[in-house]
Amino acid sequence: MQEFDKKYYKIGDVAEILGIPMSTLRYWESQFTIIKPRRNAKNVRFYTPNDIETIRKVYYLVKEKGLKLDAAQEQIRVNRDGVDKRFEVVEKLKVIKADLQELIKSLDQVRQS
Amino acid sequence: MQEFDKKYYKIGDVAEILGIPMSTLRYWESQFTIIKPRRNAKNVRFYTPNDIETIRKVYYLVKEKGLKLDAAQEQIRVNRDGVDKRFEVVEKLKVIKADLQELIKSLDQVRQS
DNA sequence: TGAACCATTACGGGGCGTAACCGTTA
DNA sequence: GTAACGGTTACGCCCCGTAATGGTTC
Repeated sequence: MQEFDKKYYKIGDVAEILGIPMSTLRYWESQFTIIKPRRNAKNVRFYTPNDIETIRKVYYLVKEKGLKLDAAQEQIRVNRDGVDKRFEVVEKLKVIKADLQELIKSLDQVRQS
Repeated sequence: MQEFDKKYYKIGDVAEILGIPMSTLRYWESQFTIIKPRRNAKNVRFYTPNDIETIRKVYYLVKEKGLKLDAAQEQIRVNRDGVDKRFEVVEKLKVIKADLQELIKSLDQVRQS
């Protein structure tokens, strides 16, 4: 969890940054539920860095891995679960490691007595 | 590594088993390098159980997950690597577990002396 | 006024079968 | 003869943009 980045990008900026036509960005937005940039009062899109990261993932899955749009969306959803599960396993292993270090400490005390 | 299964299936059998039209099986064979059933002297296809498993994976990836054909082929290749890596990690954890059980045994002996 | 945004629509290319056809073998 | 296999081809659907058009704001 880090400080919220206040910088916003308009669709032309995003198109240039990612090398994707504006028309494609609008089309993807119409097909994905996970791409939802904010709008200002004049209905102009404003993308956060986080939005751009999501679009970058979509680009990778669709253009480089050859997934269909809805398959890409599902993949992003599932992948988050995968990351979460891996995180849980790592957390459990950390607890085990701490327990073992406690055990070593105890053994040292036995050895010194 | 297990005994080679000598049973073979013809394309009509495979079509019925998997619920996939013969025409689709022939089309996939024309698009995939990983689907290569043997032929007899009369050019008739004979599928091994292993061939059928491969086709089942393709069906899952293409029909249920929405990957393009070449993306599915690549996924099957990559997935094998993923399985291998997971296998290695599990093997390492087994060794650690065995070491710890040895340790417990030693501690029991200390406690009894 | 021109540049950058908006929405909508119609069209086109490519991927993916599949129907249709004809030939061969058991 | 008919059922099950073979190959080839042409067609059609659907997905994925994208070009075109016209409108609004700065």
